[in-house]
Amino acid sequence: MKKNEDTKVTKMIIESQIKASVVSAVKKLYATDIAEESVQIQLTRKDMKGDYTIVVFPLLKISKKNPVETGKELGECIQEDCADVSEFEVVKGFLNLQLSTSYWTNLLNENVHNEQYGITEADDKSPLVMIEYSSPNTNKPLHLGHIRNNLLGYSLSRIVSANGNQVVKTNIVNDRGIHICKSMLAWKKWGEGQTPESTGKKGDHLVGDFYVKFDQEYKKEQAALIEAGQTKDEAEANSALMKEAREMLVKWEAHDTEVYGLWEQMNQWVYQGFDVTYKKMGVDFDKIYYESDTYKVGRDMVLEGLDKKAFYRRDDNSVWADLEKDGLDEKLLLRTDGTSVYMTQDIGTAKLRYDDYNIDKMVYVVGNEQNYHFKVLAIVLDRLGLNWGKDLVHFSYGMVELPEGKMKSREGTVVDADDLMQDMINTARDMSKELGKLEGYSEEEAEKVYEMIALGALKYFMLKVDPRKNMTFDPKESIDFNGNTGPFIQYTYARIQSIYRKAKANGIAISDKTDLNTELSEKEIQLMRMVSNFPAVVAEAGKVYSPALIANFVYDLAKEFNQFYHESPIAVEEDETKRSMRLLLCKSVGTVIKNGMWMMGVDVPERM
RNA sequence: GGUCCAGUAGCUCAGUUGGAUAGAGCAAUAGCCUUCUAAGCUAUGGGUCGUGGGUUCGAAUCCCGCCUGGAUCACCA
Repeated sequence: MKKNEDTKVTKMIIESQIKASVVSAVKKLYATDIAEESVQIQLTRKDMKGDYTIVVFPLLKISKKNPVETGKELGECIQEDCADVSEFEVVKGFLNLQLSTSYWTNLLNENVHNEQYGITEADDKSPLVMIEYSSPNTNKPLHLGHIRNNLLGYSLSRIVSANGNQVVKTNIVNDRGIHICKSMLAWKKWGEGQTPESTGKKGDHLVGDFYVKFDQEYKKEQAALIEAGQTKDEAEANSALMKEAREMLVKWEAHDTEVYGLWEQMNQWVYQGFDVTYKKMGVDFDKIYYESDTYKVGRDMVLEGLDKKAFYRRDDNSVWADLEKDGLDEKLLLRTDGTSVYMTQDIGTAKLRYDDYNIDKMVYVVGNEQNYHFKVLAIVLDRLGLNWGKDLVHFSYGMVELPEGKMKSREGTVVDADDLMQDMINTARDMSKELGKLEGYSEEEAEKVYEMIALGALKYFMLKVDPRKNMTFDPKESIDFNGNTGPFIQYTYARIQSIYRKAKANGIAISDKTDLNTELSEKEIQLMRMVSNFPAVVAEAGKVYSPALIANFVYDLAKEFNQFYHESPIAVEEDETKRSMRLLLCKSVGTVIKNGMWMMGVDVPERM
């Protein structure tokens, strides 16, 4: 952590040094004071020579000279002023400054041995951020949409923690309601006592099958009723199945022994199934809440709010929040019969969390179809006096769509999470065996790598896209392992490890530091620039909550590294000074890849 | 209808607070393995940045109108 801060400081120092230098140059040349913040400094484009670029256009009014001339004058001043600036070049209205090679080698020496480079660790006093994600219903297995949610939530928790926060990962399980009763009723009627053990099925899949069964039977019943002359509305109202399901819900709320027992048993099956899926996905939680525990707390909270006049009761006995002052509608919080709605349980969950933890920031990872819900929740929690309420973050992500549109369970187009992961592992295994990369590994070791690659591909695929946008997933086209993919990045990491193994095998000593005067190629400097920029990317990703920034950055770095790898000998370089520098540069790139991938919840292999 | 979000290469996506010639990957074509891993590298082709205005030294980016797609506005969750 110490070293990491040093690096950040070094980097910031050069930026602000340059800015300050621009300010004093302007004063010296044109006798005008400008604010340091107004200096437009940016990283120089990749295809241009230089490290930092000053945009001179805004200064033309002051210099009263043309862009090139102004740039030249400024460049000369800055070069004189800043020891680290070795050269400059003016292209159109852009002043490109180049830093000395010793600046870069020095920076490399500073961070190369820091395994935690880019990660700021939290302590007891760091802000506590609670991140809710996953939030499944217990009536069916997880699908592609849940995968995006889980991967985003998990990655986010790592990114937030890498920014020096304490993080509590949490999950709210929607384990009650009419949808659960449908599965239960179908199992009771047609299940013939089936269990995960008797069928060999994962519990969540078994329960999901009965949810589907209910729907099928319900449709049959509806068709029969309509056949018998009823209208659609009448048929729906007269559904015996739906009636039975509703009765079951009432019994459940009354803690009827039989219904409650069945509910507990079927939920157990589902949880056991979920555990397997979560484990395979590589996600976990620090604290799990259950809606069956929270919905009553929510009801009490609403009633309390009623006493405090935060809400009001209508003549029909229902309870509402009037949000017109906040530019929204009125929102129902308790039904006429006093039962809870979706919002109510979220209030209860919030209250329990508030009691359990000293939360500074609450982040909800929930799809963008609930944007309105969270707008309302923020206001309602605030009215109830929860201090983080109005500042809650709804991390609103887009849908995963199929090429033909949304996934529909009725049309059987839902992509199952377990199936998808297994398919990818199989593909990774086939491909790896074909390439013969893991010879010498035991079956067990190799299998670990197959999983790592498969999950790496899946995770990177989901995380590289801007989370706010909808994304398309084509189940017919399997996720790539080449190009802009997780395996490409993992491969780059494995390559670096391979170089080190080779160096070791050949008895090449790796020095601790790079000679400050080592000559550097453009590619090498570019890699150092990117490495030095990593902490800034992590900070930005934490600020705007975007794993995609990390993903794209790590990909660019890996791509750059592979180009370097192809054009330069590393462990086999004859010149000892260069060889050391390159080996250290490799190490440094490897660390950034590893830590960046860690922030996406992706592991990296030693070989692949 | 109100509100919100999105529209960039054939496809999937990048594009920092407005900056230089709008970038990757996939797909196509042509090359590179007796040299540190070819899950790699190089080269070629591919664009009225949905559309019309505006703001200015400069707009994919900011503002307004329109078109298209999606979400939401439940005593559903």
